[in-house]
Amino acid sequence: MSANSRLTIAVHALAWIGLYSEIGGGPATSASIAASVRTNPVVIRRLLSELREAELVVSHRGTPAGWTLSRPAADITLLEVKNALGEGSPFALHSSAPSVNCPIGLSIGPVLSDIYDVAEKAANDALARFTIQQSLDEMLVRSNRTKPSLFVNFTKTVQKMP
Amino acid sequence: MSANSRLTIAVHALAWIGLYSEIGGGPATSASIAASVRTNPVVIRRLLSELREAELVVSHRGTPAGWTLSRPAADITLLEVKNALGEGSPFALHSSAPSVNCPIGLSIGPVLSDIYDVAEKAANDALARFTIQQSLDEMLVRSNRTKPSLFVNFTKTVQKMP
DNA sequence: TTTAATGTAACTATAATGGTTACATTAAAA
DNA sequence: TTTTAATGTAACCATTATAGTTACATTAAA
Repeated sequence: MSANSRLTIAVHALAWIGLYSEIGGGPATSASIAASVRTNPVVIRRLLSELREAELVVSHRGTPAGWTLSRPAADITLLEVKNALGEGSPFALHSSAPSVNCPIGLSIGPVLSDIYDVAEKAANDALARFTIQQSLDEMLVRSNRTKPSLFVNFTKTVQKMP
Repeated sequence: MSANSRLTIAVHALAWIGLYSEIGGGPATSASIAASVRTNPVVIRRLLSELREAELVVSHRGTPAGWTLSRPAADITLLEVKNALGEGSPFALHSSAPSVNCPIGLSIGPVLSDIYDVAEKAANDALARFTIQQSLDEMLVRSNRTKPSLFVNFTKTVQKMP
């Protein structure tokens, strides 16, 4: 594991919670989400706890426990999800400060920081144009709406799991 | 060290080579660049060898050895530098495939891939608007053009180093 | 009281970044 | 032809982020 798939897993989890709620399933458990993502439930709980701090989801304990969206899926943008995860710029400055005895070393930080801000803002603006609901709808279109039973079957299978 | 500062180091090196050539210094050595970046010369050589494969720089062996730009600094964009480093999207899909028994797991890959492409293209378009020369000029402005001796002094200091 | 989930600590594995040493190779200049 | 000062590159090591896993305390409705 190396590249940053945290946003992907978070969107996967939110779409799953949204769809599960759409079919009247109530709070979605980390185990059922993990079965779809094919990872460990703790990985899902850790990620969702970050989204809970940003008030994108609510966790429920006791019975029935699980996770629900705080807001309609149509009101949650991918940018909000990315921000909730605390993902910063993909471009970092020097890990240790360059030489201040060189005019380049002295000023490259602020200059590149400004440029990176422009690039990151452009990417953020793009992510802000997509919502969880749009992503979910597109997923369902691509996995063929003519098989509406697929998700229901999946949730039944999950519930039988050890 | 963790975040990705490879683009930053590469821009630093290219700006340094460009400025050194501007003052008639000839090929810049990895040792002098490393002194400005404050890292090990091998780190610079490794990065520059990737830029050489993309034909952004030329390395010279023998005497005098060092590095020069293949093209004017005004013709090298930050996007070309990023591409030369093989930096992909900051957003990765799942590290292992999700469940194909779930409509979300089945289709989330292509959907997010399309969205990530839009966001990455927006960031790339922004980086393509900045060149090494523009970055260098801005650095020199910020470190005060009224002290033109700073860089010359730095190169002299570097040459005295062990 | 039972039950089925979350909350969270602790440990491990893997990979990327980058720092370092060592040494072979190169090509101009003496 | 030898010297010299650099690049080219392999081989390590340290640090960090991601994420997989186990274990167990906590929660709250039934």
